[in-house]
Amino acid sequence: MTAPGLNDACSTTILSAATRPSKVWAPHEQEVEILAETGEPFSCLSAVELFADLTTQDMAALDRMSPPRLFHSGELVFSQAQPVSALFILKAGRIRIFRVAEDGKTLTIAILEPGAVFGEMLLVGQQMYDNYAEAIEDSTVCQLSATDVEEHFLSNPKMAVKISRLLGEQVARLEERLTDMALRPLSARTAATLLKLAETAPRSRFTQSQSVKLTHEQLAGLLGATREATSKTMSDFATRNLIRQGRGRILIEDSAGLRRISRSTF
Amino acid sequence: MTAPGLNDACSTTILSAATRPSKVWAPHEQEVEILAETGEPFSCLSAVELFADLTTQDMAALDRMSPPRLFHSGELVFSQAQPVSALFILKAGRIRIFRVAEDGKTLTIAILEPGAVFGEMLLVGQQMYDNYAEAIEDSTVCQLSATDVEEHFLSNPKMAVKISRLLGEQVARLEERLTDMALRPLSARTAATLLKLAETAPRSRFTQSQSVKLTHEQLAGLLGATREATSKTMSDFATRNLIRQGRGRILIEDSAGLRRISRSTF
DNA sequence: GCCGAAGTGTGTCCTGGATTGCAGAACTCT
DNA sequence: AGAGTTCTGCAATCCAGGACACACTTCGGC
Repeated sequence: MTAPGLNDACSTTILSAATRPSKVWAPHEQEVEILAETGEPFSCLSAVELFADLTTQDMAALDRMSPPRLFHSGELVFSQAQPVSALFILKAGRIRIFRVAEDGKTLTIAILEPGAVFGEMLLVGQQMYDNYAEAIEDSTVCQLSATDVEEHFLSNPKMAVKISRLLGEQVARLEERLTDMALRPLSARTAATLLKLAETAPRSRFTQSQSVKLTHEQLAGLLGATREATSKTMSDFATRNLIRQGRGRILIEDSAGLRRISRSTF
Repeated sequence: MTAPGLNDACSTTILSAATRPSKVWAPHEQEVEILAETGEPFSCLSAVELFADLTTQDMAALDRMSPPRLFHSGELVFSQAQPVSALFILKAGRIRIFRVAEDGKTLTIAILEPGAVFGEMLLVGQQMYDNYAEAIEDSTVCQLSATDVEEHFLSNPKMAVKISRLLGEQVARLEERLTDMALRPLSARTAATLLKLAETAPRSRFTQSQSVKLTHEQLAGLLGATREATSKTMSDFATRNLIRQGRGRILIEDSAGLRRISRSTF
């Protein structure tokens, strides 16, 4: 959706991102630069913290084994049909990890930015694991097969520790989110989520206010709420000057205010 | 409150659990036997899967370093005030892990049965971690200090893998619970939770129906709902003959029926 | 430019649970 | 055996958010 057809990243045909018409919306252009930047390193692994301890040989070997692949917006990276049989590295674009209920409603578990590693459950032997992963932008992803992974990871003790740490953080985040879900009203959850997203998100150099690139619908998925309810709280925030909105974008104007709301009960 | 003044824990006086009067309620007496049984091995570590790979020397060493301590019902095992600085092993009794919101409402993260290991976040370097642990029965707990743990664990690569697996399972469970919370009505969550508890819980040899030893209030804490709402769905289940109730106990009569409900949308 | 799709603003109605406030039943302790 | 606690059952009321149903706007493609 952002870049029409031309997002192949790991391959050679990197069409100049700069040829696109610049956005009008506001004095922001982070994404252009992000694409340019992540197009650079040919290795899928370098710069991913998890792999930092690999020997350069291992790294090279793995790199050769992990052909980058392009998924475009809307495509499923994995699902029940193609259960997680590999470790994925998101190189460019954005991926949404989600779960589905019988009635078709979905909850977004996470929205991944470039550099993220996913499918880690594989590493841990979890087999049946009903998460889905969908590209929400055209994305390039490298994947390591299960066997590759076993060879290079489970042997390396440092790796195991790192993975533990990774999972530990995830546990902490999930527990927090669970209690938020259980005992906080939508407004608070929304504020909290926005703040958290802003932290993670690509930081714009051109403004001091953080921006989050998400539609109300996507945000709703993350909040476990309806699009409508989310829209309503967002407009509320906007009129209170806590945020500013642009189609598919949210600018955080007053993070202190949001933090206050995120802690309140109603 | 259950056992008045006798909480000396680290000392040797472990009063015989068998002296207590047997319960009347129903043809069940699991708990008496559980206590008798777990009273036996003086080692805190044996029989805990996580430690299976330790050398016998290591095991013995750790064992010496981890004096069992008694907490009685209602006591906090750890909290913000005494942040998690150790790894705990629950030897007997039951512990509730929970989180608190500003307004005092709490969500129960887990209810642990004997044999469970908790405080694992320590292993992973998570420092600030605002979970509380409270004994909901008189419980004996062994603890390993942070330094002990580091010495004997982080060195051992097999351990790291095991810990990863442990955390991985936890992640999976949490994600599931999160989506349940987000998009399933109370009735479904209740049914699902009951089933899950029944699996974990000590299995009675005297009846085929599984029993869960929990008050409505405790269950509510786990569900993120009020006691009243939980009570209501429970009575509903009871009249539908899915369960039978006894003060502080729930008997699962028709797990198939519950499973059906747990999957339904309303 | 024009058109369709995607993203957003609102309004109404309706329901699942939270809240509050008791009351009776089952245990526990002394 | 009596007294205080703990657990469970109800009923009345309230309200945040879900379900629908549109209108409007912005964007990207042709």
